[in-house]
Amino acid sequence: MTKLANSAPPSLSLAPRALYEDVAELLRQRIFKREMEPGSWIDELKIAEAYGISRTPLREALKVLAAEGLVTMKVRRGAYVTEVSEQDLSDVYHLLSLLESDAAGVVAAQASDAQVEELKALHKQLEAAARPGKLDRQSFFEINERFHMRLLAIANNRWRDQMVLDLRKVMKLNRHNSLLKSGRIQESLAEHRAIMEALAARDASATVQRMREHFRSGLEAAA
Amino acid sequence: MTKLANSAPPSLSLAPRALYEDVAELLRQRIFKREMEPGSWIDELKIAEAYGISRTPLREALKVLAAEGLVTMKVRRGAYVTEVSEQDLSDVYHLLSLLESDAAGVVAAQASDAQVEELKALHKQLEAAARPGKLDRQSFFEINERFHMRLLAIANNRWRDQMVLDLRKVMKLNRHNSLLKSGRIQESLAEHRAIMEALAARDASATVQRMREHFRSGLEAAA
DNA sequence: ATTTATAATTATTGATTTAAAATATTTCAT
DNA sequence: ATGAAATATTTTAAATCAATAATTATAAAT
Repeated sequence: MTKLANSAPPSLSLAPRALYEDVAELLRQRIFKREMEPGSWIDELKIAEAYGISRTPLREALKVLAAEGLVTMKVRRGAYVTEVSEQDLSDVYHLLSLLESDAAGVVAAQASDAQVEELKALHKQLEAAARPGKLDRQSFFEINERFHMRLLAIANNRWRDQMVLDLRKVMKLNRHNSLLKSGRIQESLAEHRAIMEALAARDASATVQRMREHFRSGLEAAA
Repeated sequence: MTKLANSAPPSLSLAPRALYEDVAELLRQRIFKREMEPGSWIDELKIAEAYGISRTPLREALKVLAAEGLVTMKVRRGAYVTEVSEQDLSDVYHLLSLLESDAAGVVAAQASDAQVEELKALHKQLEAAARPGKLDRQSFFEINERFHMRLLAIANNRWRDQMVLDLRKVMKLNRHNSLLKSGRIQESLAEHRAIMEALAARDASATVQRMREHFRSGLEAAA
C-alpha cells in the first residue's frame, strides 16, 4: 500500500502540501492509469481505508477533482470518474486548439527575442530527435510537450495556463489520449517547422493559423 | 442572520443540493457584493458559526471557490478572497473574448435556422430596450446577458460553458466588473447589430471578427 | 409459477463534533 | 529594542452521528 502520511520532517520541506492535495494527485494518477475506470463509482470508505486516511481529506480531494472535470458528483450518490463521450473529446480538443493557438499568436506578437530563441532551441532539439535513422520517439514526445508548455508560459496568462492544464487532464481520461500520434512524427515536425518560421518572423496571425492546422491534423489523425 | 438549513421538505425539491453547494453560492454572492473584500482572510470558525453550520461543509465550499479562482488557499494559512490585478483582469477579459467569439463562429456555422431566429428575437428585444427616448438600461443589460448566454448554449460545448462561467465570476471580483458600460449603449447596440447580420448571413469568420471587436470596444471603454 | 410492487434492511454519503498540529501573537527577559 | 518562550488562535484531520438511496426479501396478483 502506498504510504501517504507526510513522514518527512515538516521543517525541511519548503513547500508543504496539505493531505488533500496529495490524495488528489494520487487519485489523478490512478484515474490516468485507468486503475479507476470512467463511469465507476468511487467508494469513499474503501479508498480512505486503503490509504489509511479519514474521509475528510478524501472528500476535499474529490471536490478538487470535480472542479477539474475528472470526477462528477451526484448529490447523495457520491462521485464517479467522469465519462467522456466522443463529443466531449472533440469539444475539449477544439478548446485546446483555440487556447494554444491564441497563446502562439501572443508569443509571436509580444515575446522577447530571448524567449523566441528559447523556443528555437527547443525546436532544434525536436528536429534532432526526429532525425531519420536516429528517430527517438520518447524524446520527441517529451520535447514536444516541453515546447507547448514553454510556449504557454511565455504567453504569460495564468488563467489560460490553468484552463489548458485542466483540459489536458480531461483528454487523458480517454484511452487514445495522446495529442500526438506516433505514426505522424514527420508530419508533426513539418508543422512545427512552419509554426517556428511564422513565430521567428513575428507574424502573429500566420502563427495562429499554423498552430490551428497543427491541431487540426492531430485530431484527424486521432479519429 | 441568513437561514441556511434546508428546511424545505426534501421530497419536494426536485434538485436537492448539498449544503456545501449552498454555502459556496452564499459566499460567492457575499464576495460579489464586496461584503468580503479581495485580500481579506476568511475565518472558518467565524463564518461557520455565523451561518450555524460546521466547518466541514464550509471547507468543501472553499475548495469549490478555489477551483473557480474566487478564493486562494495557502497551506496552513487558510483561504483569502483572490485579489485580481489589472493584468489579471486584462488576461481574463482576453480569454472571454476568445471563447465567446469562437462560440459565435460555431453558431454561425452550425446552428439550426430556428436557433438563429431565437437569437434574432433576442436582438429585437435589445433594440426595443435601447430605443432612443425609451431607453431602459436595466432591461438592456439583462437582455444583453441573455443573448450572450443563449449564444453560448447554442454553440453547445459544456466545457466552454463552464470556463466562461468561471471567468465571468473572476471578472466580478473587480469593482468595475460590468462587461457593458452604461455610457456606450448605442455603440454596443450597433456592434450587436453587426454581429447579428454576420450571423444571419452564416458568415462564421465575420461573426467571429465582429464579436472580437465588440469585446475590444468593451475593454477600451472600461480602461 | 412468475412477475411486479411494496416494505424493511443495509450500505453509503452528508454533516457535526472532537482532537491534534501548525502558525501567529504576546509577553518577558536580556 | 531585539529575541526567545509561552500562549492563543486557526487550520487540518479523525471519529461519530444522521439522513438518504440502493438492495433485497416478501407478498400479492396475474
